[in-house]
Amino acid sequence: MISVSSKLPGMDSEENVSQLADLFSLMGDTSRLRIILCCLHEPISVSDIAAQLALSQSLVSHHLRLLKAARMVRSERRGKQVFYTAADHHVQCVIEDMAAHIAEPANTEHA
Amino acid sequence: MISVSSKLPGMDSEENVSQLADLFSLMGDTSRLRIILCCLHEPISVSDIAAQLALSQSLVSHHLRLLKAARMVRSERRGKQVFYTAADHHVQCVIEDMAAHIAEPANTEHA
DNA sequence: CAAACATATGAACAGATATTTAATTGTTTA
DNA sequence: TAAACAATTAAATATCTGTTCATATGTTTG
Repeated sequence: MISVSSKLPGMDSEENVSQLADLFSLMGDTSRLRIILCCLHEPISVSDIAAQLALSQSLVSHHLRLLKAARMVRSERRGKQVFYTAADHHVQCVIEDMAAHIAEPANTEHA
Repeated sequence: MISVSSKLPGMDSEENVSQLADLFSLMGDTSRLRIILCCLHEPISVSDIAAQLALSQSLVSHHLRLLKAARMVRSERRGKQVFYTAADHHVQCVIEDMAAHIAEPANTEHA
């Protein structure tokens, strides 16, 4: 577990913050976030993602490469096709937490 | 609670995904993420953030405006200074979840 | 082996955005 | 009220990045 507290020096080094930011940045694009959502529940092929999201195969592949490099998705080849899955449950947790933030009423004192 | 499952139609509408992506995008910038980290534990003034992170006051203010618009931080004026705090605990949760993802060993099957 | 299918990669373009500089607004105090 | 301090805002620039188009790699099947 990587501590997030800026009170623990050594943790939250330049490098850790950069890593975190890179991951958030990946999820910060609508297409990529949709792709991640597609991969949450079960393995899905590149072409199916593309069809489902109405994005070009090329674009989906580009995005998947980034997501895979960040270990947010895993790939598994089955014949001609390659299936992708969300890498671990943390990915889903992050999304759910952020959704909870959106759902949070506007004027809450330190909810 | 906003469902994240793409199996629940209506939820995960275009709009919800966009909202999520916008928030992640905000956290996807190193400067902004550092600023958020500064605001996690206790209220801190703009100038203190700027000093602590070695960023210009102007830049910090720009970022804070975006973060505030997204309700990720709150502002409170005390005399000449304006203090900012992270808006709710979800912000911290999201960061911790993502940090956990980084800490996750590379080759885990559906951890 | 060639053709067809599925995915990946590279280069180029267009639009977005983080940062800087300069000027402005707001608050206190002398 | 003027001067000093703190924060915000606006405009401009330079960088980054999402997307497209074209091409290449890999896999199956005739």
